[in-house]
Amino acid sequence: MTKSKTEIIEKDVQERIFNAALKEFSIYGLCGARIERISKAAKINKAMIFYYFSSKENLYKMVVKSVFNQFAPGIIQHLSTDPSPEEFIEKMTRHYVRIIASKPEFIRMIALELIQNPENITSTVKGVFSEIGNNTGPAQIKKLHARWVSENKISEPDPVQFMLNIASLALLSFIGRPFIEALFKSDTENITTSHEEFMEMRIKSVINILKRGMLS
Amino acid sequence: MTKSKTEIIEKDVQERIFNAALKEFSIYGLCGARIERISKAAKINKAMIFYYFSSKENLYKMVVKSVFNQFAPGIIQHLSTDPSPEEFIEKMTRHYVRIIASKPEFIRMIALELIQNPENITSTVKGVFSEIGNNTGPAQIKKLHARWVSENKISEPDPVQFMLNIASLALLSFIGRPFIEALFKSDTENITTSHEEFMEMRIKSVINILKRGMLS
Amino acid sequence: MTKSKTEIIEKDVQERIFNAALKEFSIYGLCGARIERISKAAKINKAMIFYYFSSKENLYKMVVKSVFNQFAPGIIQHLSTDPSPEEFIEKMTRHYVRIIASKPEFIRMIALELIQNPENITSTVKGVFSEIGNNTGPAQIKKLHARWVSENKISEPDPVQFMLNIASLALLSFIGRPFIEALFKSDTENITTSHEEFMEMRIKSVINILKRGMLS
Amino acid sequence: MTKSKTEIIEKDVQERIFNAALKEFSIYGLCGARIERISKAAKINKAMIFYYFSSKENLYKMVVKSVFNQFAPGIIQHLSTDPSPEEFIEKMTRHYVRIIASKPEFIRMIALELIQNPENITSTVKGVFSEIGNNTGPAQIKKLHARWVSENKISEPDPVQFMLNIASLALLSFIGRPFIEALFKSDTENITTSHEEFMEMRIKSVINILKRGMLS
DNA sequence: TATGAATGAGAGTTCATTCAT
DNA sequence: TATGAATGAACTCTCATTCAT
Repeated sequence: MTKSKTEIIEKDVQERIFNAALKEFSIYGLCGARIERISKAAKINKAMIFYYFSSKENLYKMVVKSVFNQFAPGIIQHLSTDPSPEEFIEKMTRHYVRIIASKPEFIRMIALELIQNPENITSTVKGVFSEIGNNTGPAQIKKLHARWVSENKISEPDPVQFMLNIASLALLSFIGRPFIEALFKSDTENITTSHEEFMEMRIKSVINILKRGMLS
Repeated sequence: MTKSKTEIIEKDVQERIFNAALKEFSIYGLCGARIERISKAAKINKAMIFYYFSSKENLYKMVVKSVFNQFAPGIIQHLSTDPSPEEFIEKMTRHYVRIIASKPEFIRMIALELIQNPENITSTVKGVFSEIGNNTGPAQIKKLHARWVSENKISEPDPVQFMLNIASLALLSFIGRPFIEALFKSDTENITTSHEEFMEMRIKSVINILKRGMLS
Repeated sequence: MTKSKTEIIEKDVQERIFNAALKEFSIYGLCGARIERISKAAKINKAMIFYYFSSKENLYKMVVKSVFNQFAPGIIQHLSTDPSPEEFIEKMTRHYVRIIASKPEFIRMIALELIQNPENITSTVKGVFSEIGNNTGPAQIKKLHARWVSENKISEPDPVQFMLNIASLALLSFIGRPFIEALFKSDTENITTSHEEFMEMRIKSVINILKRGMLS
Repeated sequence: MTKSKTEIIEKDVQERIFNAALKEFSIYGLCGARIERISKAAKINKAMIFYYFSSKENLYKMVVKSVFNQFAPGIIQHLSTDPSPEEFIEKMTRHYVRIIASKPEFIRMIALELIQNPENITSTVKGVFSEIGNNTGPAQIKKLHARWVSENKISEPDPVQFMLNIASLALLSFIGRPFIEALFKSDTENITTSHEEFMEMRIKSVINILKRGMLS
């Protein structure tokens, strides 16, 4: 049996709100975002947002949660293969750069949340992995990293610095892109690199620097 | 002769507003920031903010400009020594990590501006270097980088990727810190690393990965 | 079918705002008018004014426009009958004095606009007649006046002075009323003439002076 | 002995404030006027206005009083000659049109006061003539008018209408000028009549219509 | 579900006025 | 006298949220 028309529309509305909210929050943050703009982008009445999500803050929280949730499955899957550090670096980089490049809202959202609500991060992270299992994700990485260090496969002994290097190069670098390009692209060459091109260059550069820089 | 009392106080007020504004904007962004909070933090009457800075937006712009201006002198100075890539990486990393670590507001401010007003970056960057000289900064780096590549001293042929790697690791990584720490620090070990310690570890790690990862 | 309740109420609110605004602006002008007072007089929430009229200035402009629009139809109608100068003077005077006397806000509004924004008058006047037709109103009067002059029916050769005499006596005189009355009414005779009485006396006096003074 | 420098400057300052205030109030009215603008126009510090005039409202009152005072001496003088109605009309018209034309601020000020504070008019008028003598001005005109009526020299039996006709044509008409000109001057003929020219045309027209229209 | 109207708590900003020097 | 800084009340306008239908 197919869904009734109303149900379809209903789902559609919620999704439209959600997507519009993601865009809005990823640019303006919680405080700066405007319900009015979200409702117009979603082509629905302002009141519907409260009907479906009860408050601006709640909508924001759900968007944040959803964004962070996009990142867990990738890690889990990669970890289950018991990868070598080379494989880990390669797969993680490819996977995450692609996600970030495909949805620029994601990294903006994450960065904003890290800047504006760092105190929420712990519970957000917990929420992300608690749904999958207690000893997954972070715990596994920690173990793997410790083993790699003990096996002398990698040079960075601190797992925090280790992961920070990966995350900075693969994810956060996208925030810095406009700045670096503004530095180097003169007015005449306004032929900015396409998203696709940039993504491939980025993957290559990150994998290269990470492998050569962190593997023993 | 010493400055008159009024002069001192006056400057003091402007400075207090400025510092309070930096803090406020670096957390909440332009839209989310509240003049009320800034005025309270600066211990002055709300109206004084408009007396000295005419509008919230103008105050924000001046704060952004000032933040970006903190970064130009360092680059310029380092470049004037015609450094080898090793020196460049070492000095730049040490210099900028220290700035960022000393004033967490700086990187938050920069990231917020990059996320929320990427279209302003070009003019901001221009403003920063135009006050010092036309062929300084970016142009010099580009030349140096090209020479290093031609002399086979470094492996990354694209200056954008080259600088993005440095900036991500040395600057943007600080945004990611709470996230990575949330991943790895369990509730029991709430003995977070001190700022000093973290800074030194970060410098070491970044210099290490950059040198090994990017030098030929 | 009658209008739905909402429609009626909605229109009612806009109208109430409009009337309250007319009163307020006609006394205090744009700068001196207070949204607070308008909202209280209209018995609505302050925010509704912005909901319907977006800004104080816009509300003011619409009120001005509406006031000036009250005057066009009368002229147009009178002109279409190809009147003699006697008829013109009589009908115009009766018509406009009655309008002004019935709504003292009108002439105050017009005078304020003429005093405070004389640079807007041209566009306002254009707006008034452009909705009706290009060669109506002023153009017709000019033609008529020229014919009357050539036929030696009136003595004032300049259409500007001709109309200024009519407008001053029939319209602007109402602004001067309190002054002249203050001059002549002593404290003991605070039995001020009623609006009705004054209006009739005014019509008589104006028609008399205009006919005798301007017809050849 | 000449005045000391300070005294001269002081008087100069008060005068500058006064002139600037007249201009400002005559355009914006009491509420709309800005102390800031007045102080800038007078090239003095804002606080000096309060030093000399204690409050905005007081300054306004003094400006109003001064404006109305400009008009009393003319009337008094003319009346002392026991004029015929012709003389009265001619002299009054010439005298007042010239005043108004030379200082457009005067009529704007008067009109604004009449529109915005009609309740003050009585006391203002009293103030104007009380300084000269109790039975002067209004009382004299009333007597003269009554005599002229009884001698069958003029047709308008009501002194209020009589004076209103004169005042409207000679004074208030200047407020209507921009409107009537906007009606008749097409875009092409932007050669507006000069102040001088207009004044002379106005005097001629007013005297003509008043004499023919009101004398028996 | 869906909508336009309504609300009230602030937000940024202005401004007359006062203060300190 | 003269000034720039400071103040607090008030103003326009915004916005999340709720109401009535």
